[in-house]
Amino acid sequence: MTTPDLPAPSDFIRAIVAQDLTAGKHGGRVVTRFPPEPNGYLHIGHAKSICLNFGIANEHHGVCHLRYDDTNPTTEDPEYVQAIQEDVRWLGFEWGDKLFYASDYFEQLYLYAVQLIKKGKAYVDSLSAEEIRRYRGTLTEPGKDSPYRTRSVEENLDLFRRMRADEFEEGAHVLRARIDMASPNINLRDPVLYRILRAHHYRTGDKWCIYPTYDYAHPLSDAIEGITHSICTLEFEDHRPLYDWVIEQCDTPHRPQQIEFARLNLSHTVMSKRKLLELVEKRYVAGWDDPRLPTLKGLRRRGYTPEAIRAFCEHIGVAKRDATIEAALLEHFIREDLNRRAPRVMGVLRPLRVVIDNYPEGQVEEVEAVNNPEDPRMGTRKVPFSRVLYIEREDFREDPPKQFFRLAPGREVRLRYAYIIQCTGVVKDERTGEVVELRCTYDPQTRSGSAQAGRKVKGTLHWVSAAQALEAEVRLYDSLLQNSVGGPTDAQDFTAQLNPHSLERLTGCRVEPSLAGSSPGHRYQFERQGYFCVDPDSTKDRLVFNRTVSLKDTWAKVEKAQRGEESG
RNA sequence: UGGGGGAUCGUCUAGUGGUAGGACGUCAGACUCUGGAUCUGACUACCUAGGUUCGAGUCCUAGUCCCCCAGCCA
Repeated sequence: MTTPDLPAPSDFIRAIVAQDLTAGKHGGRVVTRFPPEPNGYLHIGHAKSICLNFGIANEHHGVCHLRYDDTNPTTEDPEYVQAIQEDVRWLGFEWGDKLFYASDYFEQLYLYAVQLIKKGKAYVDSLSAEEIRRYRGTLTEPGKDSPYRTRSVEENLDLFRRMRADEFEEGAHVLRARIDMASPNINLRDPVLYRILRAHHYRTGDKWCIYPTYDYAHPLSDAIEGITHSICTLEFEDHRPLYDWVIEQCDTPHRPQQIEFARLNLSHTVMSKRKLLELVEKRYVAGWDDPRLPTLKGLRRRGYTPEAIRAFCEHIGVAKRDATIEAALLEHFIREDLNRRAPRVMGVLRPLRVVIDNYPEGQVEEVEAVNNPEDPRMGTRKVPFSRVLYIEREDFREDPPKQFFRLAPGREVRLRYAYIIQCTGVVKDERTGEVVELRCTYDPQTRSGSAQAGRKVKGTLHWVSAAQALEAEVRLYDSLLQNSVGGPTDAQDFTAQLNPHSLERLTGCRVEPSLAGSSPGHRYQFERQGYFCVDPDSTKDRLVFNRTVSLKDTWAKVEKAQRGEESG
């Protein structure tokens, strides 16, 4: 985590904070907040905001509040409240006792509203929703005053009190700010401050039937908590005059400053709550923690580490221009992290049986394997080797193309940490012609670590000993969307862009016996393949792995280029 | 000719009048018992047009393009 006084990432928001500090603007305090609405799970876009808000606070020995923006009970759910806290903690941030809810301020907010009415700055409007929309005007035409705009303070007070007292139907009245129906900024055309919602609130129960809107509750919540810098995304930029209006008119003791930055867009995935919800509800994915989703829960299940996500968030920067980060950048950070930390292991995804004809039947020897060449402290382990093995089906070609350094009839390769073998025969299924087994011989002189082991071969393969191998299921993931799009303006039916091959389940995979008993959440590098994470679906008898990300695959590039030449 | 924002390598991002830098990516090579990692090298950018200036990505003028806003959502 960011340590105070170390050189921090620099961006325009941090520059503003630093300037404010120098100017003594908030008495030297820095208080930020992360204000999620509990109506969905957190995703990596939220992670950017979390890292920003908590990061800035930490850098200045300040605090960052976790505050739920729970002003709309019709869409919010306590399920999300719990999940959000878990996710923020998992990401590595602590809010101490600074856990708040906008609903904690409902009474204060109501009192402020009464003051606004008394000042003539708010009124009860009895137009229908549809009428309000029509009276609002358009982007190019000014709005018209509601006929109720001129109600007396007394009448407004009475009506507002009775709204609270549950005397009206939903939609009968709203409380609106009296600002300017002709403002070129539509947000200033008498925005709604309170609406009647006869909904049960998960925290305040049935105490309230009127609820404040975001535009009213948010600035006041910030002010009440003494937030100094209220950081939000760009779409709220033209709400800032309203934010400031509310603070000004309510004459709060603190004057927080709203600053906007560009939200995170990631290629090949979706980030909007609406779309994520749709994917979950319509069962395009298995749930909020589906490893294909950019939700924090999904990324965690996929095998992403909080460290990698934080490193990603720190490196993408903070600016005001719309940007879409390539998914490859996120992958870079998880590879970088896991390369350092993940123990190596051998696992065969699509097994091809290999019999070493000149290896003694029934013999098993143990070869020593390095757990992590990047970190000698992680030690070594023993891996059983015997006459019958499995190698990766794609590591054998009967008719090898150029540059194919792996096994083929007559060819030699090294088995990682073991012997050099030569392919002497190919056994095929008589009916299908499919290669079902390889016959090989080994060179006893070439065992890894032995004096004569120095002979060079072009390829090294991973393998498992058939008798000792554990059977496993492996889930391979590809991007959620086929195209890189995913921006906020793409087609309404984004589901047409879903990648039909985003999930591939492999059963009958074989992994080395050292993996026995590995528990969910453990991460490994399967040598030559990628990083894998034990899934909670694992049972005592059968491990399930999620592929977090593949290793970079130079051969795949070479082969693709070769194909391109052929067809071109 | 409504308002608010924004334009720098393929993608992000620095640069606030003085050599356009970094990361990812891509390509080429070295090394390698992971075609991983690592290490070299290369690649490609200031939206346009004028102007100010010894000097402009930065300042000025005029354009162009992109994003956001007409919820009793946030």
